[in-house]
Amino acid sequence: MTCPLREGRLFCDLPPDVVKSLDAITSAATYPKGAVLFVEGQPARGVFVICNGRVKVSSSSAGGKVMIVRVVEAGEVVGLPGTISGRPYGATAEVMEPAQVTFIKRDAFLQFLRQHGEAAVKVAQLLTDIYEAAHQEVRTLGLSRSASEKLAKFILDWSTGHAQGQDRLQLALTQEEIAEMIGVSRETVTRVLTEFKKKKVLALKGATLTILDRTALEQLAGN
Amino acid sequence: MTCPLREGRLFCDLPPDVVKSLDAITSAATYPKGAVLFVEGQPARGVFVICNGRVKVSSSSAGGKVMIVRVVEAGEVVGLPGTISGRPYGATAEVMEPAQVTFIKRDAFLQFLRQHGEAAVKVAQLLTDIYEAAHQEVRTLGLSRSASEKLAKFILDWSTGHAQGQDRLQLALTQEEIAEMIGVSRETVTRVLTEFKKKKVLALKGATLTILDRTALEQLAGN
DNA sequence: GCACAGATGTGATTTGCATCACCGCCGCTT
DNA sequence: AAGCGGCGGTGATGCAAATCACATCTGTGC
Repeated sequence: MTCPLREGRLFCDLPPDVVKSLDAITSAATYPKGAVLFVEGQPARGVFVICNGRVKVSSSSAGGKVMIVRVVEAGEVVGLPGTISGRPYGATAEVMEPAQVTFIKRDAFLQFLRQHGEAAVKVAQLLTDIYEAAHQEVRTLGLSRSASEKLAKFILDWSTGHAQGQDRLQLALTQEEIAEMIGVSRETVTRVLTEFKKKKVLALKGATLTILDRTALEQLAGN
Repeated sequence: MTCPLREGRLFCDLPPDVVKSLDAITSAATYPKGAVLFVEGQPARGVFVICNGRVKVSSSSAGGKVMIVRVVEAGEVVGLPGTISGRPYGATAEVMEPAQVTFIKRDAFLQFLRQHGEAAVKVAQLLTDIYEAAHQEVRTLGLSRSASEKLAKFILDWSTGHAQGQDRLQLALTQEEIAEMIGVSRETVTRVLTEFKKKKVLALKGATLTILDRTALEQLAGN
């Protein structure tokens, strides 16, 4: 058994005996880039805890359009809503960077939660995290008047959580992926990004983005 | 104390003693149309259980744009994510039709959940319901190529849950509200709706909408 | 039955962005 | 070093939908 459960990111603030009985129902595995943990519409088998690496959660339409819902990093979970509700997974989870993942089977997990109120409350908190991410996405998609506004909002969101010092951040996403996250075309991302660079709002060097003028960016985001 | 808790919609499938101790921490009230249960950004005081009436949950931008996130009806809850996470409410809840509401204070609620694993699991399920609604909204907003597609998706969604017989449904929303739910302008809703009527896909009489050609509607929704 | 507010319907105009169609660049592999 | 594939940058074009600006229509209270 490995990582988050023990290393303290996730359920570690629970009583030791509870952690121990959780350990008993988990199993670990490593997945290569491109591996698919589960597919939208598939019956929910259980929940995946990401130990390291990165996983993208996306949803797609019949017309082939793809929308990235969120990018999951070490210490977070995927597949939780489906596991709790018993309905099929609502999205597809694909490994972006080689990932070590702990899996917990649905039955055992629910059983475990019923027995440990503390853990169930913790899980409820994880669910709210996921919900709030979705809600944020709704706001970005629905309340923006323009593509620049969406992108500005996105960068500000991303910056809380990927900070490397005050205003430097690793974005580690292709422009295509950014486009799929904010619901615009890839070309538009390019254009708006160069526009921001021209305006000295931000600088971009490889995968590192630096916010040069946070106030201006917030202005652009309409907040 | 009243309604859902007792009448069986919500926590009633829990052991009787658990329901009893839940009763002890609730308080009921009635709100008129237009009343605001809480406002976006306000610290979360607790959770509201809607006994009857309808409440709309919305989020707005600085620019005055408003987005309706969901419409809550009897037996559902509002303010749950904020109550669980401890972060401020992420949206505003406003009464659309006079509503009888039961309120549960945050502290007592969390305390209660920790003691009753069963109830906590139930709450986790309610959270997934809310999450799935948000996820559906993301799909509608992000994966549609056109306004007609959005509206068609919306009507199909709405029809599961407001059915009055196979293909009749109460929509009980103004076109303005529909517009705010799917992220298009009010005029566009009017136009697309009349277009659908022309094509004999649906009929509209007062607040009752009848789906005349479900297959065509699904086609339009791109599924 | 009148008046008024809110909801709905419609046209004309403008515009932001998707889309298409490229090119150059960098990092791989062979 | 040559060739290839994924990514990023850019121009030209078309169109769907926002916006503006009204004209009904509906119901509700007086």
